Amino acid sequence: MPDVSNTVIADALEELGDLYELDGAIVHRVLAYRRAAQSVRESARSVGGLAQAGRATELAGIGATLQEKILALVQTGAIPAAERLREQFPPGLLALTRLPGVGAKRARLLQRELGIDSLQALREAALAQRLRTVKGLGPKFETSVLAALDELAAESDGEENELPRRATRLLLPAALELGAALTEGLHTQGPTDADVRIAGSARRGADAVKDLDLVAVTEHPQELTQALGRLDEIERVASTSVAGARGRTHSGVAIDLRIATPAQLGNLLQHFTGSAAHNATLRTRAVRAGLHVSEYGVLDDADGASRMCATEAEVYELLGLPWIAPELREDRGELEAAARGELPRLIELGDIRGDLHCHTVASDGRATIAEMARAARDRGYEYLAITDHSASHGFGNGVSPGELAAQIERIAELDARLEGIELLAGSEVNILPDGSLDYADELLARLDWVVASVHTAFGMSQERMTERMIAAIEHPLVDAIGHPTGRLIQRREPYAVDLAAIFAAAARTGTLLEINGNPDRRDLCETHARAAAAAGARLVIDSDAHRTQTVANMRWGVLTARRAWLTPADVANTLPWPELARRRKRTTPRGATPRS
DNA sequence: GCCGTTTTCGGCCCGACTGTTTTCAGTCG
Repeated sequence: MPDVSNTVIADALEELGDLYELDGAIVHRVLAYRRAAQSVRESARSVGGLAQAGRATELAGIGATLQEKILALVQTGAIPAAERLREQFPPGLLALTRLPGVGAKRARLLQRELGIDSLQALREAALAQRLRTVKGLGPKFETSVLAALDELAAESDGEENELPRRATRLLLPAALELGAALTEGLHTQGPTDADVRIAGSARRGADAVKDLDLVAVTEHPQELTQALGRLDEIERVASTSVAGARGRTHSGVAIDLRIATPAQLGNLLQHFTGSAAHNATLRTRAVRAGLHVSEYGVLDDADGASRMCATEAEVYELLGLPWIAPELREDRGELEAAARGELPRLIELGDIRGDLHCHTVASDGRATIAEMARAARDRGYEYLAITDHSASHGFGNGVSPGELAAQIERIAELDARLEGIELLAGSEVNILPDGSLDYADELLARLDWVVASVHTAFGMSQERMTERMIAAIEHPLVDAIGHPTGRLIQRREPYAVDLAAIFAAAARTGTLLEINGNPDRRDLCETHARAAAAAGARLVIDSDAHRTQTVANMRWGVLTARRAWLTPADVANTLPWPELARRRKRTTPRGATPRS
């Protein structure tokens, strides 16, 4: 039976939802497909495997019908309904719906009335002024369609792709940096009473954001939207009203600024922090209690009064809930947990006592051991493990066995001289394709800390990759597995590996799994990290810093951990080094790995 | 198509903006 990855299943369900939408299905049915696709994409278990066992319905949003369709996809390579609909609605028609201002209904209308089923045909019809002959469409629609087509062509280097690639998102650090610049600009150039905050997925700490949502309260909304247009970063402001403005930066990032009165800051922040799914579930719960939540207030059916909230906590309190951290607001059970009073005490950056993965000039880093040590000490850490790449890293920047022995001496010398931080000798050792490590055990045994990572041969089969990684997990001297899936956000998919088996092996052996804080990685990702902890594995959050500045990347790893619902007890490097050292599996009797 | 402290059937959040309309449909977040 061929492996069908969760990504492939999720894409198929999303496509099927799109096709049903073109077919005129009610919106709830279409949304059901999109929710199911999301659920599959986020699952750490193999959904194909679950479907074969008849258990895909264990996932949220998957019922008997979708279990059957996923099974068909796994067993035959296709979903019959999708095959049928694809003949009716060619890919070019789906491409139309990716244009701003064109949804499923208009795409279908264009196909039915004018026979348009591609971007090319749409452009020709718009130029010939034929779109306006359709009832409900007019000259302005033609203009906006041509503008959208031009923009698309410019973005894809002049090629009019039938299926435009998804616009690239902004990685979180860049999004927050842009958000900080814009809020500061609005505070200096806008009305003096303005209070501007970052909302949306950037506030939730997502890996990457599609656009930047800002919320503001002021008694002078016009002055604020005018100030937005004057900011250096802003290329244009498309539409403005007292409720806000929309624009884009010179770098092409869409900016959504929403404005209300100071008494409504809580409602506004809550609404525009999202996620859409969190809000939808929140509001459905509220309706059952006779309450209607919007960005302007909470309307109570009982007295017809709308209550404004200056803080988010007041919004949640009106619904009988404690405040929920933005990182949790993804509709992954947080509302149910809040209602039961069982929200986790999320880990914070201040809980981290040390960093167990960084590089120096000995391999591909840019700073010396002493410089990295001072940077870690300045951040208030109690310990730092120096973990340069092992011998076979390649590019001539690996550390040979002889060099590692010398490095251990250097680290010991510096540790003896340096006050305020404990330096640990470590290595990020390669997991070779056969699952072995590229230092001898005698050398590894001299190290305080060993991170084992996959850096080569990403393309092997899931079965072999799983065996390879489990071999490393079972190695008695491996303390942690670095960036366990190898993904690079928006650039490289995770390699094929059976994560459930990895988590089980890590839990069984007491091997830690890393949340790598490099903002391009954040690996494990939030849903995988959560599943790992649920499977009984413990985690470690590392910066993987290659220079002194990126020691601060711990921040992104902590955000991922928070989005994974992790508490300090789930994360090993919240412990002081002596206690963590005692808990390394090499110093712990088999099967007695303690969980805090 | 999913789901259940109203329910195994009948619901399934809330509002803004745009362009086309004389009151609304479609799209978007």
